[in-house]
Parts: sequence; C-alpha cells; structure tokens
Amino acid sequence: MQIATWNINGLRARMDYIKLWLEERQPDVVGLQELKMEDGKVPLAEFEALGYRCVTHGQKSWNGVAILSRLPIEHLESGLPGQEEFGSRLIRARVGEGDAAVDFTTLYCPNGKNLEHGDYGRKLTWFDSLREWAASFVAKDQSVVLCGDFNIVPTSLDTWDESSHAGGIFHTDEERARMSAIIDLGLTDLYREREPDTQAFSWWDYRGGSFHRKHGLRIDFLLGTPAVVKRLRKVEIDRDFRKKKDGLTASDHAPVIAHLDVG
DNA sequence: ATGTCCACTAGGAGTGGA
Repeated sequence: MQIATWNINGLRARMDYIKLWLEERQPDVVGLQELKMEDGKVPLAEFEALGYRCVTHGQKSWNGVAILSRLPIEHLESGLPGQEEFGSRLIRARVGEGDAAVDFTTLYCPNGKNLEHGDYGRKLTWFDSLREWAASFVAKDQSVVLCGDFNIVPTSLDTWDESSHAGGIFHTDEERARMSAIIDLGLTDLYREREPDTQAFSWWDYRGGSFHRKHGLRIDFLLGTPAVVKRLRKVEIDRDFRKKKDGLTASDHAPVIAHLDVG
C-alpha cells in the first residue's frame, strides 16, 4: 500500500502533470494540497478514468485539499473545527479495508507570510486547534496518518541554510514548538524515521534557480502512529517529479511517498 | 533571496499570494 502527500500548486495548471505521476508511480492513496479550485470544478471523471476516487474540500482561488484513492474510501470530515474561515485546509477519510484501513487526513497548513503579518499569529493558533482536534482520534494501536504541507521546518537539518533563516518564517521556535506538539500526540515523521541523518528537501522556490542550487526546505510530511510505523517499508521524496516533464511545469513541491505493508 | 508560477479580473496585463 503506497500513500503519498503532494502540494500540487493549482489543480487546473497541474492536471496533466499529475496524470503522468499517477501512471508512473501508481500510488494507492494521495493527499493533495493547494487545489486553488472550487469543489464543483474538480475533474472527478478524469481521476475515475485512472482508477481513483476523489473527495475534495476546495474553494475559489486559494488553498483546497483532496484525497485520491484507488482503495475503498469513506469521507469522514472536511475543515478544521473553529478554523474554517482561514481557508479550506483539511480533509479526512478512511481508506482501505479491514486490517489495512488507514484513518487518513491531509492538511494545507497556513503559511504565515512573515513574523510581522497577522497571519503568523493565526498560523500558531491554527496549529493549536489542529493538535486539539487530532488528539481525539490519534491512538497508537490505530493506523492514523496526518500528512500535507506543514509550512514548518522542524530542525536545522531540514533547511538549506539554517544560519540565515533561523528565527525567520518557517524556522521560528514558536512554529517548531507547534510541530513538536503534533508529534507528541504519538506521531512519527515517516521520512525521518527511515533517514535520520539525510538532508533532503520537499520544496524549492520557483525563483532564482533554487532547485538546481539545492536551496530547498523539507516542509511536507507524512506523520503516522506506531501502528503505521510497524507497517512502514520505505519512504521516498520523489524529487524527479519536481522537474519539468514533457514540457509540463512541475509544482514547487515534490511528492512524498511511503510504502506500507497491507495490514 | 526575490531570476517564477498560479489564479483572478478582464477581454490585456496588472495584482496578490506563495
């Protein structure tokens, strides 16, 4: 069972590229972020043609999340309670069947913009709400996954340049404390579990040739409970799909993929 | 670090967001 997270930076602009990736990688379940599209405009039939059901929590212009699954999927909820006015950023579904079923949530966490902007404080509050919400169902004996674009760099290993970014947006102690609080619910960063010392990134700015200069951040995570870690076989950041393909522009984020035993 | 890309409004190019 392959599960993945990917901030696609606009579903309309990325649809053909996503199709290439689905055909190449054949993931079973995918959390998508930044659809930038209303629910009614999502091309469900095109996903169906590739074997994927799709549940969405979108909005016009910005934000928006979805779960694709070629396993049975039951939509559970949309929106972080009390934080809906901050955008469509959360969707949760049960995917798979029997012992293999996973309680799967994907998130597009607030960016925060900069420390002087009002969104920064609202970002911290949003994470407090996320912790409170997730605490009600994250349990070590259940296969629970929280994944998505967290817009936080958890440690100095996860940034291309801690010295110039320490204390700045994505890199503050306050954000890192919020990330730790989520982990402390009993979740493991699946990539870091398999690669404790590797510097690897999941996002590179479009500007300034950042990808080729290796100026990236690791801000996209698959977090899992002990029941998921027990099933974990392999995790990869699919940086090949940060590159142009057949003349199609990639997202500024790479997909992150985990391979799990079935049950 | 500011060299790009996306969506919106508009009916061509500027704006806001990341």
